[in-house]
Amino acid sequence: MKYHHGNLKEELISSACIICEADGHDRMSLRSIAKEAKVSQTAPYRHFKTKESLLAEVSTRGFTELKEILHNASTAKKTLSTKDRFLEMGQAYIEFGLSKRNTYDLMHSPVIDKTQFPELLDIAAGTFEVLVHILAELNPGISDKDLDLKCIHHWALVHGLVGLLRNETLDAEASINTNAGNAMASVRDDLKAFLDESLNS
Amino acid sequence: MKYHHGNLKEELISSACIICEADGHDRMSLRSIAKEAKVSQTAPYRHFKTKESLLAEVSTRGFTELKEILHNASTAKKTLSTKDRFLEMGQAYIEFGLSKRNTYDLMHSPVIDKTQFPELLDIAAGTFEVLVHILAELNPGISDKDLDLKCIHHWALVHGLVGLLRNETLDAEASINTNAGNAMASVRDDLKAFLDESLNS
DNA sequence: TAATCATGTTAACAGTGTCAACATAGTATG
DNA sequence: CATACTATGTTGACACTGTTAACATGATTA
Repeated sequence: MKYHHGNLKEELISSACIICEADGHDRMSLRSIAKEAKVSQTAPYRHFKTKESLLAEVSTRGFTELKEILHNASTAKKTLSTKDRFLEMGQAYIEFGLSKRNTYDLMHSPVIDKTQFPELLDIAAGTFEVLVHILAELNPGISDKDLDLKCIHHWALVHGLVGLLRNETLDAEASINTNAGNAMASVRDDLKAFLDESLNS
Repeated sequence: MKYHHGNLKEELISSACIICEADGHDRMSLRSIAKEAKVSQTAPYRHFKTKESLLAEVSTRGFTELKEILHNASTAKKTLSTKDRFLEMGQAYIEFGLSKRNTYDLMHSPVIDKTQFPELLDIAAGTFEVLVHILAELNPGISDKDLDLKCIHHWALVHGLVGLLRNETLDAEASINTNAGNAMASVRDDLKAFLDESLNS
């Protein structure tokens, strides 16, 4: 058993990513992931100043993955129209929010003060950029201000939609008001149609 | 000094509300609020099975307040058109999300498993109802399904907007892409105009 | 008056993030 | 090559957390 691990930092981060997604960031302890890496409780402190900074790393990876997913969705299927690629993007965003639920929560959690982690701030802002680009393509000649207003509108919509789609509230609602439950299910079933509708209307 | 406090449960809840909003729910400890009430560390356990259930109470009060605010916004100024009252509501929702920031976070935080707190589930679903009612008034003859789809759309928009309006991301963005920062500021400055636009377009 | 029950207390447990002091080993410098 | 330095590990400790068990008090009710 060698004294120095050799690849501890990377192993801690990827462990943290897995545990965060599996259990939620609030159930992750530095001590448990240190134990998993067969290392003492305080070893992580040689690589991360605080627990928050490890979480910031996890969040950064989440944004990196999301950005890549969005970029792929908006460029992959070249035969599609710009508008359809935009819809693919919206769908991809929402699917990320639903499938990587706990990671998505961490990325938007106030436990991480993003202003203290410039790299995280950059990648999060970069994610916004992907949306800006395709909307610019979709609305030729639009003013910069209107473009940004459109971005804000659409980002708010998908981000809010993720929140609503997983909200237990509406499942309860479904038992009171079956319509709302049904409507939610129909949004879930055909995300693209819903996004399309909200793009036109 | 009497042995029995007399009004402990209520005092704990209102303390918790204050601390949650001031420091964020993750920085609130049962022990500290017990101390504040000049009571032993374990006294709260006579009134709340777990910390989570106290937080659920705080969340419930948040939804109660929000529901009241929305209801007032949609009924107070009777001279306004239905549409304008709808816009008032959207503005009120967003202002609540911005001013009661930490409480708003708690209300949407996954640390509380809403399914275990029926009362919380009810009031949260009831908040949705307020939106359903005014949208029904605004769209006479609309089908139930389309009504609910509209609700989802608008709730997602304002909920997402709250997230974006306080996101440090866009402040960082502002330094890279001044337009986005300006656009965000303009949304903030004239919320109603933005909501109006997004209602029509 | 006596028994019951809601509501307090103290003591303790296992777990947490974090720090200070010390140990080891690989790297750079004389 | 020896020596100092630096990066990276360990142990031990502190103050704090949620939570439980066992006991104390006092109000309510039989």
